[in-house]
Amino acid sequence: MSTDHRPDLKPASVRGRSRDPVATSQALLDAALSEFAEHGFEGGRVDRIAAQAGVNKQLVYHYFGNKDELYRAVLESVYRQIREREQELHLGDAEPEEAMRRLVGFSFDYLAENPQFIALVNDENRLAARHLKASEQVAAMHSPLVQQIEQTLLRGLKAGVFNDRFGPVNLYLSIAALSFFYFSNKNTLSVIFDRDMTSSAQIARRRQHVIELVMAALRP
Amino acid sequence: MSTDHRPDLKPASVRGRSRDPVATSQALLDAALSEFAEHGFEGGRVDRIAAQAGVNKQLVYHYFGNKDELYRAVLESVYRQIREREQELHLGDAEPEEAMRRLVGFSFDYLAENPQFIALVNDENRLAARHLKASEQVAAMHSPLVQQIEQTLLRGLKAGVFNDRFGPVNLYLSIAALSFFYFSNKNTLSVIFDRDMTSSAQIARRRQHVIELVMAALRP
Amino acid sequence: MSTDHRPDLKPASVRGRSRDPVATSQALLDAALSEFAEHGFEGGRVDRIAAQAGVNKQLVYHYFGNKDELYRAVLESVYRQIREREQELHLGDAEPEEAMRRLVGFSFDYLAENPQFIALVNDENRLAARHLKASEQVAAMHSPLVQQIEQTLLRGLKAGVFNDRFGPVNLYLSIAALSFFYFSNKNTLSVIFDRDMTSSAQIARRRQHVIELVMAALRP
Amino acid sequence: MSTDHRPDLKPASVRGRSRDPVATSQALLDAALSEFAEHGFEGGRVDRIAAQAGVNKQLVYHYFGNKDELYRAVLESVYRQIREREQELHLGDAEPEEAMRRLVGFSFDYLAENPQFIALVNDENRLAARHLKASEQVAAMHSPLVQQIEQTLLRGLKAGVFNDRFGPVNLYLSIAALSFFYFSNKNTLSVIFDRDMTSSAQIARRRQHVIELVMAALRP
DNA sequence: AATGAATGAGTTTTCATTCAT
DNA sequence: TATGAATGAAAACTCATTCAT
Repeated sequence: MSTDHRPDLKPASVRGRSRDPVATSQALLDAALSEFAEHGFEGGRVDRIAAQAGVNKQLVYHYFGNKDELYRAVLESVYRQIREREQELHLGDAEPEEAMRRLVGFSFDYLAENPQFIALVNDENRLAARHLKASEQVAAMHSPLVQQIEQTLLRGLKAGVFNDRFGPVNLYLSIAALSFFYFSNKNTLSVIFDRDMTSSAQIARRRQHVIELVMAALRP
Repeated sequence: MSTDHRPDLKPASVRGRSRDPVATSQALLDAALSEFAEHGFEGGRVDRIAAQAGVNKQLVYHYFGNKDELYRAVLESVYRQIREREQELHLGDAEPEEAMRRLVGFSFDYLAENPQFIALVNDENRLAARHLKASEQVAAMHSPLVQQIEQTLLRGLKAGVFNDRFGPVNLYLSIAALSFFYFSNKNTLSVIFDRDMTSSAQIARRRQHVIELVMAALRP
Repeated sequence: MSTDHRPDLKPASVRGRSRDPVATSQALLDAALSEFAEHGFEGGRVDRIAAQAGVNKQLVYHYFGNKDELYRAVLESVYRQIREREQELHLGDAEPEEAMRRLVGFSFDYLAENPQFIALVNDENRLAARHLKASEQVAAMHSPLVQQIEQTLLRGLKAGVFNDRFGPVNLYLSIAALSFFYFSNKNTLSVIFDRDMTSSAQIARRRQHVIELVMAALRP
Repeated sequence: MSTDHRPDLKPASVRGRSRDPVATSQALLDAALSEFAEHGFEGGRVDRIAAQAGVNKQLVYHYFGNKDELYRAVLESVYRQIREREQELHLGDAEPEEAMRRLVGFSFDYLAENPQFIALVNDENRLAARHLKASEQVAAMHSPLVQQIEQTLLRGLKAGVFNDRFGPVNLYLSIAALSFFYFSNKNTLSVIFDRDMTSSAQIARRRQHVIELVMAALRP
């Protein structure tokens, strides 16, 4: 009533929040990624996501339906991103040993640089992967690494530089584990070992160790 | 059902719990462990903890001060328990290789049997280890495994069955990682690889792989 | 399901509805009738009305101004319809007793077949008839039944088959009441009397009773 | 934190809202009755109920679980009240005709004086009697009037003052209908007939008519 | 005429915590 | 030690309405 004629002098591009659906929903997705990575799904606040995206809270529901589906969209986006990066490793171009070093190094570096991915994956595990299960996209996004590992192992075996003890899936899990665990648990490990696991020196040492360990295990 | 919430009108003498402080606070601790493991710190509900312990909600505050301190008490108890179990491994009794197998197997089995420990540790990491930092006890509970690994490595080196590539802390982290990651991420991995990582067959295969991998890496 | 809410990206030329104002506003009116009858004015959702009409929500405001005026339009339409039906009873054609039976029967049958009319009238009463008061149309739509009752009563009195105890307005109210109450309260009555008031057998018995009661009361 | 020591100088009896569970839950029930009668179940606001009762909103949930159960409690209380009042009619004490007049008069007067009962019953009918169905109490509260009507009819039949045309249940429904409809629809009727149905003169005339109609219909 | 984007105020419900006894 | 009553702040989600095109 009394606000019918409120004078709002901001230009439309600012007032109406750009009226650019793509930009708006992307802004929400970005904000949601930060929020959920920091606070988890349950701890994440729709209000804060909207505020950080600079849009009205209702738009979360307009674009994504509800908090769960927003979370799912975030998960899909981070999985899509890591899969894209994995595609870019052309391990076939290198000698088996070099290829394997590159792969382990990539795995380590990606997790070092993407703590949000780790946070989201951990959270999704606590939630029994219910958003992942609901996602048709992610289920279809098989990691190309398993195949690349398989081929690299085969090449290394033929070249006499690798043994044949380890299956590609388990080896993939181990490579992921050696890096993931370190970054995922850096806070408690720092307390328990009374040393800063986040220092670049420690990280560099860990990187070295992980690559060494895998290479040592693969030796014939 | 319909009247669950109605305040009950039984006299205090009937309602009153055991009035056994030790039992009461232990019941709260047990309930809190389940609750926080299942829902995390933020998702954990004081009401449910009190209800499951069968005591009044206020007693949580009476015995533990607040939700944070209760959580800290839970953390302390689970760390104390794993440290106690670790003490029971007498690795010095066995040959280096057997000792190392036993150690890796123990680490795997303990995590397989204690999913609540994993859940709590993950949650505490999300919370930047703030409860752990506040705990004087846990900080003092260094894992005895590091020393045992160190000694075992040394014995193995002397016996010519191990190499000297890996420091005890990093090796400890790797052993933990190979098991922890598998159980911690079993839900998302099951979806992504479209196979049930919780089946006893998969677990047995993983256990075998982890031990093999470590032993292979340690070979001279 | 999962992507229901996502804004659709079809070009306007495809999305665009009929662009037939009459059809569009009639579709809205029909949808609003169902919605308000089922959920009441406050419970009725503009979104659902637009969705069910298959048109954009904004058109509600374009054609009707706001929710209140839409509701008023619905009320006007249902009152118009019942008045039209009442006009079609030509009670003067029949003997007084037969005319009265026909009238009571019509009243019963109309309410039996138009539960939405009952729902709307009840709702409007809760709202203190504010939409009806705002309607110039409905105020002018006097029921022709009162006059027809008056004339039938007079003919019956002259013919010696009716008494002169009851005024036409009160008799009209009573005839309406005997049927309206039954259908309006069928849900609670079914629970309280533990019998299904909506079964055709019960309805038939009630119809018989209502006619009998009125005829008995009118006997000289 | 900063509010730990807020000085609150009101006496406990005022501040702590009396800490009298019976009084508190009764205050909530009274407030809920008014609120739901005025706005219906969906339109009724938990906030307003708590405010009017002068208690914290959460106590609604503490005492009643949720809005639905609070509504059910209100329904149970109004049905209990009317059943109690009905019990107090000792129709056996009077001659059949006098007894029937008294009964019809009571029914009329009760509804005249309890518009909230009418509002709640109408609302519950819109909701398909779902709260009533959920109530074990109300289902068991059969109106004693049906039996009293049956006995009065029988006595009147024997005394030669009543006919035997009408069954007790249908007659009960008709008696209720003649009064209920008038009060339930007073707002729309006032507009349509352009006369104030709520004036005491109109009400008195209606009362007279209802009794007359029933008595006329019962005449042999 | 018609659309989808955007908004602000509000709605039920939840929760950790404190109070009074 | 133990209880149930009570609180204030916030959470997800909804809704009638308006804006920009």
